[in-house]
Amino acid sequence: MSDLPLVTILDDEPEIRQILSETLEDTGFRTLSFGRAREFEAALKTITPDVCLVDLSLPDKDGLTLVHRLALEQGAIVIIISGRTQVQDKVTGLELGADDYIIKPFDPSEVVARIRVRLRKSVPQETTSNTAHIPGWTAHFDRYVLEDADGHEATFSHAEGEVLRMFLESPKRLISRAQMQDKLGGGAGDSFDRAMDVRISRLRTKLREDPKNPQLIKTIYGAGYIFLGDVDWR
Amino acid sequence: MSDLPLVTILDDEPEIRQILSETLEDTGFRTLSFGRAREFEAALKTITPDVCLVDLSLPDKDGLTLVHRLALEQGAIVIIISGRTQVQDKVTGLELGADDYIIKPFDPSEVVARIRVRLRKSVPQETTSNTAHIPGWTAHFDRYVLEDADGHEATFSHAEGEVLRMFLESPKRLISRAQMQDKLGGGAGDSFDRAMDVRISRLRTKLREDPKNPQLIKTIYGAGYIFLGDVDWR
DNA sequence: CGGCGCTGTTACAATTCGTTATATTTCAGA
DNA sequence: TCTGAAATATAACGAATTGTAACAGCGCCG
Repeated sequence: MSDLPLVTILDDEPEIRQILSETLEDTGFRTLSFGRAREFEAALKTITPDVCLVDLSLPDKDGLTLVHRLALEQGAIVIIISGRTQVQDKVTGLELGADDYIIKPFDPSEVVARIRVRLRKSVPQETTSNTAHIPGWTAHFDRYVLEDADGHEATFSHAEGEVLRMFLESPKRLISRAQMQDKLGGGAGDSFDRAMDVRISRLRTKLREDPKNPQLIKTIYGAGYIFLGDVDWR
Repeated sequence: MSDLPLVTILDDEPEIRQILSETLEDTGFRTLSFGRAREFEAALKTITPDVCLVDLSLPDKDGLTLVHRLALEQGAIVIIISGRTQVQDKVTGLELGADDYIIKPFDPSEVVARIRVRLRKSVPQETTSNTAHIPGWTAHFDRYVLEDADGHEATFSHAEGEVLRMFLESPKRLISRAQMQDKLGGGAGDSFDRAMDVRISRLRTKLREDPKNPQLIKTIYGAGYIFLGDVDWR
């Protein structure tokens, strides 16, 4: 498994996809190209791109909404590549969550440079620590201990820790079931789906979540889970 | 002491400094302008800007080295504003540590937008707003919660949230059924029309709309829906 | 061996959400 | 104004998804 950054390309023109993926792969990235928003969204259930290049003029979907969702739910780095040169287009694109806005025609090497800048800036939060603070709790992954606000401690198991860590490593982002199974090693069996539910259910119990109204781990029907609440790894 | 972000402007053309500082101060920033690199460097001993706008063609110093030092030593956010349009210039500028590269002539509002993006990203957790205030309610899209005027909370589902978000993103404008189907991903089936009705019906129930006289989501027979009521995304 | 904790599986309950069916509203034309 | 067809609202149903209690297999330690 390579650790090269993964860049997705979403553009309806094949030549654009071609030239981008070629340049990017020559300069040290993995790429995945899509011609339609729906294909891309389907793929998002199993992959987590580091950078998303998005053309705004898509045939099957409004690009701006997609950008907004990507930035918000996935927390991904989103770079708009568009033929629209109006300043207003740029401004709204950037305000909706895009990290950069490149107008066509573009030079591939500039795209590469701008991607590198974003990646360079986005790494400062490396998880070296083994302790995470979340609202109401402190999780000690080295000791498998959940600490109360009052200092009262409860332990969690290895399996529960895997799930919790996964949540705390990307808080406020949608995590699909596929991504979980991927990371938690389970085969894509029909029954393993249940195992994940159970893990999460047990975790929720330890976090004393109200089943009717969970505050930390929220379910998105048909999509996955999302961890709300700020995380501080220190 | 104000907590507005401080932006420094380094450019040898007075008109540029003028227009930038004016626009920025009108949109919520403090600014300091410099015409020469030496003045700027002297000032750096006493101030710590949040963002540095730097023109590359300076009379008394090589701009690129300055950029490099700023980015590296100060860890500041550096945006190059330059008349040089060559791709190579952009690439080296970005590689040397700049966060963005804007070519002259520029539109001030684009500069503002790009500054905002950088600031947004440099403060973790600070994304584009996810809560909207509407008459009688506050919608928290990150938590899937509708909050009463009395602070009483009710949750809404993902599907309901999609519809609500669509309304709140373009209030007081007609939204056709076709637009909805487009955004909500459903195929253009005859039966999917009904699904949308139902979503809206359920949403209206949660908003405690009077069926005979809805105050927020109004139906336009034969055309679509329209969200009345002011929306404040803050 | 026996107990204990961990974890996946099973079974069933609860929720979500599209679909179908039925009621209600709108509007054109008589 | 009246009538009927089209459009919309909503209640009811059901398939798919998710929650969780209970059980069973497993490894571990005394």
